[in-house]
Amino acid sequence: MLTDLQPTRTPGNSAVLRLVQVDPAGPARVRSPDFVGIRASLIRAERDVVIVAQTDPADYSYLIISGCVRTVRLMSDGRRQIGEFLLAGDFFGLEALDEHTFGMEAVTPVILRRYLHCSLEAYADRNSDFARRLRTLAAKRLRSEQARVLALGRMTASERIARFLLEMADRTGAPGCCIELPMSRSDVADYLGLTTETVCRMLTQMQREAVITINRSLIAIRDRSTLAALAGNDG
Amino acid sequence: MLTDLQPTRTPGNSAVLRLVQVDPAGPARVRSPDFVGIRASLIRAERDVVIVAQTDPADYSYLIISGCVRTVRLMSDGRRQIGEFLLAGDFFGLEALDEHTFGMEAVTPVILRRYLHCSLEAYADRNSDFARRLRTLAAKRLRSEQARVLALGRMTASERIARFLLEMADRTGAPGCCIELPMSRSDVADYLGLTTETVCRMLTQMQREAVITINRSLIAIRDRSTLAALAGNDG
DNA sequence: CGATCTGTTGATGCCTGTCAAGAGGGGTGG
DNA sequence: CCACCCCTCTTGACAGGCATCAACAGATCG
Repeated sequence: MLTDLQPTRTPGNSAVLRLVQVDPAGPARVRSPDFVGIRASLIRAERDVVIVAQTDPADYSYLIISGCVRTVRLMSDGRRQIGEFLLAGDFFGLEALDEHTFGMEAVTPVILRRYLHCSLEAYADRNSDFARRLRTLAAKRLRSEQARVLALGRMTASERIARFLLEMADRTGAPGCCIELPMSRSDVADYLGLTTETVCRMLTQMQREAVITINRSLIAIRDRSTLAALAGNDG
Repeated sequence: MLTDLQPTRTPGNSAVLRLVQVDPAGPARVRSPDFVGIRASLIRAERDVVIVAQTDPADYSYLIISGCVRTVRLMSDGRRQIGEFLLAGDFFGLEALDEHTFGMEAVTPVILRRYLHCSLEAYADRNSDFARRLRTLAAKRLRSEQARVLALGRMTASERIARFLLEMADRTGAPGCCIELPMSRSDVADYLGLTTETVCRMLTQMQREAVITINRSLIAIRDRSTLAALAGNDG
């Protein structure tokens, strides 16, 4: 079954979108080439679509095929924290026990592969290599979460921004040190525990100091060593 | 082999302590009753002893038998972030790939069991139930790290303190809502991304408002519902 | 009983949030 | 094709929460 998620704007200026299943009698399930032997559904979602709601039961895990996804936690008074940005090849759902604690939303149009949780578990039971891969994956996620705890707990705004730029440059592997940020400034802010305004200010300050060049969502790193120094090179 | 870690104060007022292996020809290895079939060494450490340094190779994982342990990340300029407080029954080392990113220090005198990493892996390969337990453990850790990212990124000082008190009350399972905090105020501060002074101020403020009663390391929760309200009950 | 360390409280300042307004781009409809 | 609208981004003024600096109290220990 191919599930196609369409944005459905709710009344008012709220950006909340709902899932819409399309083509319920569509093409048959595809085999995943990545997690061999595990059945998966292919899912497509437009920009800003909620793919997993914050308190959905955690029946599925997701592998991002293309595009960018954010994991989101919303507090009752509107404060928002973005857990991570997922790019092609990234995986979401390891932390799931009975239900998710973070939702998942499309930052750009995305294609992802959805795995039934229990089938991953069952496959890991039979295949210890795969089980090891899952453990390695979990270890990496834990380390990156720990790095974020350090950043959010003890780093200044400019340090967080610098680290974020270096992280994105590294992950997108862009040539010529030119990063295309798929997410908005407010996404970046909610990822780094800052406000949109502070993100803007730090970016323009770095531009004034000739460390980067900004052109809307395009950011060119002009002085990588200074940027690394700003990031504090403390892991 | 029983390894006994003794504090060894370095010159100056630095609190850095080094491991000292004692009794190298001590009693033979003991069998762990918790992780059946896996060999483990028993380790004892006094207060403030560094059990694992920040960049140690990650050959071992640890199970806390008794006492309290903190995981620590130190930046080059002295800023410190505590990753977590581990109590009896807690486990450390899942996030280890090649080397640790956080060190581990004794908050109180502790006894812990040390497992060779590769023997855990090998056991998980043979025993899928154990592999599942490891995955569940990793999932729980990931969720708690995510909760901390939310707290450090988007919560106020009083919210963090309130959450911390509730967390500790829950984990120590103390009767009568009286918590004995094993760690110092500055440990709490470095755990919550605050300063010692702010932790004190928030605690005394809660005492003025009759939410808690403070007596050095003893804290009694007098009004749990107000405390929960302060914590914002947003997961 | 002094030394030392942790905890507490006060005064002050700064970083970042809040509020506000304008700039710029892209889409849409006439 | 262009005017208009809407949304994101940016910049400025100001305020507030928490950090910093400083001093003192209380506990612990030799």
